[in-house]
Amino acid sequence: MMNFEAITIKDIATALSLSVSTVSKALSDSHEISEKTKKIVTEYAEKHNYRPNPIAKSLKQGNSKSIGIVVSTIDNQFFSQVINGIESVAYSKGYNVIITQTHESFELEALNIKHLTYRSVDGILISLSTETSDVEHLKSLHKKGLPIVFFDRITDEIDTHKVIADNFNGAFEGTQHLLNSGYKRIAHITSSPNISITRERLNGYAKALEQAGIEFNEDYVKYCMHGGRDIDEVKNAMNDLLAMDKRPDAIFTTSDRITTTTLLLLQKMKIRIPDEMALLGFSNTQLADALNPPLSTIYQPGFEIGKNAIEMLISIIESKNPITEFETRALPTQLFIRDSSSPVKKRSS
Amino acid sequence: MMNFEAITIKDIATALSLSVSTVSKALSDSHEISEKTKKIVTEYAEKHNYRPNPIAKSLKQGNSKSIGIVVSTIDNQFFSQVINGIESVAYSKGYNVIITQTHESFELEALNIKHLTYRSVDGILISLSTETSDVEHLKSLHKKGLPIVFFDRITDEIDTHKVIADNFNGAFEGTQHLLNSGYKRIAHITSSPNISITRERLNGYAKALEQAGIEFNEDYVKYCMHGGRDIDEVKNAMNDLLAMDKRPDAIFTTSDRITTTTLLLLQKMKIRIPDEMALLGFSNTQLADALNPPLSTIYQPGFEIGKNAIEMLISIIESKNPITEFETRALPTQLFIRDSSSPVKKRSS
DNA sequence: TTGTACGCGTTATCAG
DNA sequence: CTGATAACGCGTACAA
Repeated sequence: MMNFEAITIKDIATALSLSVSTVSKALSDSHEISEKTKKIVTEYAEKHNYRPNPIAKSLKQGNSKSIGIVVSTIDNQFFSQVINGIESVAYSKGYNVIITQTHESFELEALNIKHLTYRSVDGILISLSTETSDVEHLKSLHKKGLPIVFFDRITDEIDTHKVIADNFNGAFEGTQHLLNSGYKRIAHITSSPNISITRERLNGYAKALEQAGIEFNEDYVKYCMHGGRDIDEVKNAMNDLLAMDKRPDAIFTTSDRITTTTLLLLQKMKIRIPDEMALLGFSNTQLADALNPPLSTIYQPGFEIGKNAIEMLISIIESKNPITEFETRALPTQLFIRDSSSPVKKRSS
Repeated sequence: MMNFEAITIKDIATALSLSVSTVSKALSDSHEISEKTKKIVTEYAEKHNYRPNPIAKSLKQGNSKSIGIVVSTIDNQFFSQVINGIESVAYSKGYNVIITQTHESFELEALNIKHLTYRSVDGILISLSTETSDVEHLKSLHKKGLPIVFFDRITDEIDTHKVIADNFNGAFEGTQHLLNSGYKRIAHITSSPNISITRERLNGYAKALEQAGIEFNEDYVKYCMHGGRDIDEVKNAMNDLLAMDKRPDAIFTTSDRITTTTLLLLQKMKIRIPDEMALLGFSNTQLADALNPPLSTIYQPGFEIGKNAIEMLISIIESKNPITEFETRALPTQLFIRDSSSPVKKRSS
């Protein structure tokens, strides 16, 4: 039924005593081939399950119909949702997807990008690692014409399309919710300030405080340089916060991992949520559902981010004329409130 | 520094006034080339950052140095761990990895496999979908010589290497733990009986009951045909169980999703774990850590499964002589006990 | 309307 | 030791 040992155009040509080019043209429905021959050829091809060899095609056409993805880890709900979104579009447009992981290492990021270009991908979708502050390696590739779209963790040093969650608004609304619920001393445990999402979220948090007339307190902001992968980072942050004179009455966390780790620590310390300490975190896992009601969460539209990113990338790849206008899309997040006695509410920002 | 517009062997040849073949041989360190020319060529190549075009190489050598992966969803801790394991080996051996998802659909599975073969992968790593009972499409490919390694959800209709978690023992030990803790009426919420892991786990569960002299009760076993993706499936199972005359005092669940969903439902119903109802589940998420101590979990060695599977696949691909002996590896699971007052214990099965 | 010839970048074979 | 030539499968000028 299906063919592993594939047949080639040549096979069809000899079998039908035609020339290779005639067959090739017939298969691509060229107008310079008679309907009769077309029919014979396509029928034979169909019957013998002919598929053009994508490798030969690539070599000939100078493209590989494959695109590279660079994320920190796929072992992360947000990124796997993004990847689902990417694939949903990519496959339907005949593109292949190669996924690579940086594990938050700058070195691995550079290496992956190198490998992807050696594999001659037609374009790259990338979310920068926490360690990355220098984007020269990407800049030079971009200058040489490699289509790149950034998502989630972006840089403003390169002019191209970008897709992010609306982190500023998400953080703003989330913090505002805590403030409206009566919390005054809101701490913020976040990732490396290297990455854009950290800054965007910090700004949203600060803006909400400012608007409520509460002074921004540097000591309430704790950075986890490894994004919470290292449990001790979060533990230290927590200990610092709990030892403060003006101990916070709420914690706003970023990233799935920091959120779950903070939750775990609070539970281990037998600190009741949200009575003793409210918890609000960015999270894309079902965790929050399972734990209903202690913490509120901010959900990022991973799937949509992926879809938008790949669509933009393909439009760059396939556009004949160079693109001059680049767009940065910020997709709305969703706030799920679970720390009040009211039933779960759902708002979109 | 890095080159996107790659230079070719031809470029080197003309630049050094050598022939293409000489350069090619020099680069592959052939013994029929003088050390002097080798040095000149490699130095020039190095300096101009020459990389062989993998597409041309593939066309010539008839392989693609890429392997296909088929899983249900990457949005699943277990599978992303497997993929991490696969990648850790694949990239170091110069292989590329193409990940596809079935979303538990037979149709999508067949389609993905088709696409992978069209993309001329050198081999396939696959974990069957819950819907799959017919493996003819794989059988014919395997007969035609496509290297295949099964992992996790396997079939015994095809003779090749297979890698699984030791589901039988994992389920056996887990059930035994519940029995030893004094639970007598242990229910089992599991996935589709189509897939191997369901049967293996059911057997381990039944064996533990038998050994404890407890009769196997068909009514205590509930199947979720969609693997818990559909929350109503789990809800129905739970309702059935709770309505029974001899209501179970413990539930043994399989798969991350069923476990978390069951947990969620128990919490919503305000049923205390483990006092009113003990919960034991296969789980690879951090969920269990965060929820310490209500439920015990059985952890599957995803990373190792991935590593073993890809190593076997590469050995098939690269072996000159056809392989006659095929192996099925069952890697030990880990039981994490959290439903007793004793500190978290860790045993390996 | 069909066929011929060439090139994509690489390696392998054979000749010099 | 080095170079010319063919071939992998496909597409496309150009010729017939």
